Amino acid sequence: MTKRTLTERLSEIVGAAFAAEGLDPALGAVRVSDRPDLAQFQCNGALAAARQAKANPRAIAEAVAARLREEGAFAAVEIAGPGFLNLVLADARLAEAALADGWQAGEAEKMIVDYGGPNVAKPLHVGHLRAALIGESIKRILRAAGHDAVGDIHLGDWGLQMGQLITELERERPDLPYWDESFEGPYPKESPVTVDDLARLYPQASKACKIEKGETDQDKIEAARARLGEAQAATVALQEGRPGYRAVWRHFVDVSLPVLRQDYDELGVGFELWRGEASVHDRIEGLVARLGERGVLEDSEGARVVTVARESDKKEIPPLLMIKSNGSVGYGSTDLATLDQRAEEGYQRCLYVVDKRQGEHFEQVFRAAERLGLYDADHMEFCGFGTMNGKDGKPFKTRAGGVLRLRDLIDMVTDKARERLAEGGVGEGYEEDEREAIAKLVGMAALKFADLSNPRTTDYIFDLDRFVAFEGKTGPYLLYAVVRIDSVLAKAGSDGGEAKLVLTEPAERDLALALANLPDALKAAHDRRMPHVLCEQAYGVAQAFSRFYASCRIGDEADAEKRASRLVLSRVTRDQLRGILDLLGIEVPARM
RNA sequence: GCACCCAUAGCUCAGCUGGAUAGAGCGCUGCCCUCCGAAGGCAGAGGUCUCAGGUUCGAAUCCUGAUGGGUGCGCCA
Repeated sequence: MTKRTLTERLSEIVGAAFAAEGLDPALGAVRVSDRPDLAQFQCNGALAAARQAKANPRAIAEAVAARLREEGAFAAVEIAGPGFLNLVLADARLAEAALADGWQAGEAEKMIVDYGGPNVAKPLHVGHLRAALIGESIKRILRAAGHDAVGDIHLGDWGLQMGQLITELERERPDLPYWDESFEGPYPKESPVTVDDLARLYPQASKACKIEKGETDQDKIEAARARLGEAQAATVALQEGRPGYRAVWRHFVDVSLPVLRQDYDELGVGFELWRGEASVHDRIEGLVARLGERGVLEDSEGARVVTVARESDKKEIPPLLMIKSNGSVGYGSTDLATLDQRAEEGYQRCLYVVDKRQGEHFEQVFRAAERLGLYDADHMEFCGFGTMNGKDGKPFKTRAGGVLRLRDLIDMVTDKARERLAEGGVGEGYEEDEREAIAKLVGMAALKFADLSNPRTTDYIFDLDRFVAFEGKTGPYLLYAVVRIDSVLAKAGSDGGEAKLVLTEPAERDLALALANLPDALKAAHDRRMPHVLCEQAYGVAQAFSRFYASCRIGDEADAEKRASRLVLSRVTRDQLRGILDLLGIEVPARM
C-alpha cells in the first residue's frame, strides 16, 4: 500500500529538477504520455516556466533534462517540439511500480454513504440500479482507501406515499380494523397486504391523486384534488401517531423489507444500516426547537421553513420546508434530521449518491445543516448521477410502456448469458448448477460494468443489446481475462512466486506500465467519487494483458528466468483485475 | 420566465489542472487458432470536436454570443 501514486513520485523527482533551476517545483507535474509511441510519461512544465520567466522553453527543458539524466530514475529523457519533456522509466523502476498493490488516502475518516432510497411501496426497478451500483462501488473505494465507510439504505417510508397507500387500502378494504378510531386493538399480527398488493395499490393511488397535464374536466380535477387531500390528511395522522395507521404502516414496512433485502442481495449490494425516513421522525421536534433558538426558523404561508437563500445566489433557492402547513413533515425535514443524527453519531462526512435532479433539494438541506452547525459545506457531498434513458433519449420504459423491474432485468441478462455460454460451448463438462451460477455472474458483470463504465454524472442510454454484448469493453471480457490467467497459471503449475520481473518485450513493458497506473486510478476514483475511472483502468490492463498474451509465451517459455517473470506478471495482472472488479462489486467465477 | 447541464467518428461514449498526430468500444474491410482459453490479437477506413467571435506562443478544453437538446424551479420523493 502506498500513499503516493507513481505520477506523484515522478512529479516530485522532476519538480526537484525544476526547483534546482530556481523554478517552481509545481512545474514538474508528470503525467502519462499521450504519445505512447514517444514516451511513457511527459512533463510540459518547461513551457509554462518559459512564460513565467520569459525565457526560452527549450533551454529550460534542456537544463531540467540534464539534471534528470543524472537522477537515475529514467532510462531516457528527451525533449521534443517546443519543450516537451518525454520520459521513459528505467526498467527496474517500472518493474517495481508494476507491483504496487493499492493506495491509501492521507487521512482516514468515518463516513456514511447514502445510496438506497427505495420506496417501501414499490419494487426495485431499473431506476434504482444506478444508485445501488454506484453507491456500493464508492463505498468499497472509500474503504479500500482506508476510510471507515458504511452504507445506509435510507428507505422512503414516511412521506405522502404512505398516506396514499393507507387511503388506497382503506378504500379497497374498509372492513379492516385499522381505520376505526375507536378500535382498541390489538391489531392483527398478519399483514393485510402482500408486496404484490403494495405494488398494485401504490400506482393506483398515485394516479388517482394526480391531475393529468392538460386536463380540462373540472370534475376530474376536483376528484384528484380531493383524493390527494385525503392522502395528505392520512399522512399527517400517521405522523401524529394514529394507532391504526401506525399499525398498518408497520405491516407495509415489514412485508417490504425481506423483498428489498433479497433484491439488493441479488445485486450484491449490501447496506450496513437499514434506516428509513421514519426512524428520525422523533428528532424533528427537537430539531425545530433548535432551529427556532438559532433564529433561522420562519413562518411562511402557514408552514415553518428555514431560509437558505444567499445574496450571491444566481437563481432563487427556495427555503427548506420543515413543517408543512398541514402539520406534516416531508423529506426536507427527515433529510435534515438524518444529518443531525449522523453528526451526533460521529460521522465526519456524508455522501449522497442520488439522482442528480435532486441536487437543488440537497443544496437546501446542506445549507440548512450548515446554518444549524451540523456540518461544514465540504463535509456533505452530493454525488449526483445521471438518468438512464431509453434508446429514444427519454426515460427508460419497457416495450409495454411500464417500468422494468430490476428482477426482470436481471433475468434478461442472465438468460442472454446462459445463451452465450451454450453457444460457445463453455462449461460443457460442468454440472448444471455451476453453469447456472456462471451465467448469473456473467450477466451481472455485463450489467454492472455497462452501468459503471459511464461517468457517474452523465445520462446514458440503456440499450439492452449493448448490455448483453460480451465483446469489447464489457464485464464479461474482464471476467474472461481473469479466468484465462487463472487457467494459464494452473496449467503452468506456478504463479512465479518471488521471481524477479525482467522486462524485455515491448508488450511486457506496456503491461507493466498499465499495471503501474493502479494507484493513480484508485486515487482519481476516490478523489472524484468516480468508479468509471476504475473501469478504464481494468479494461486497459486487460487489453495490455491480451496483447502480452498474444505476443509472449508464458507457461511454456523455454528461458527459465523469462518464464518465471512472465508468470509473476500474469499473477499480478490477475490480482489487480480481481481487486478492481471487487471494488466495482463484480464477482468473478472460478472458471467459465 | 429564471437557473443549471450537455453538444466529440455511422452508433454509444472517454478526454483530469489549456499543450505534440483528439482516443475507446460497437459496426464496417482484411488478416491470425498443428502453439498456454479466439468472449482474443493484428492491420485499415471513418473527425472543419454544433456554429460564430475572443483570450493565448498553443483551445475539444477558458470567455462571450447563437443554435439545438436535457433538467430543475416551496407544501411529491
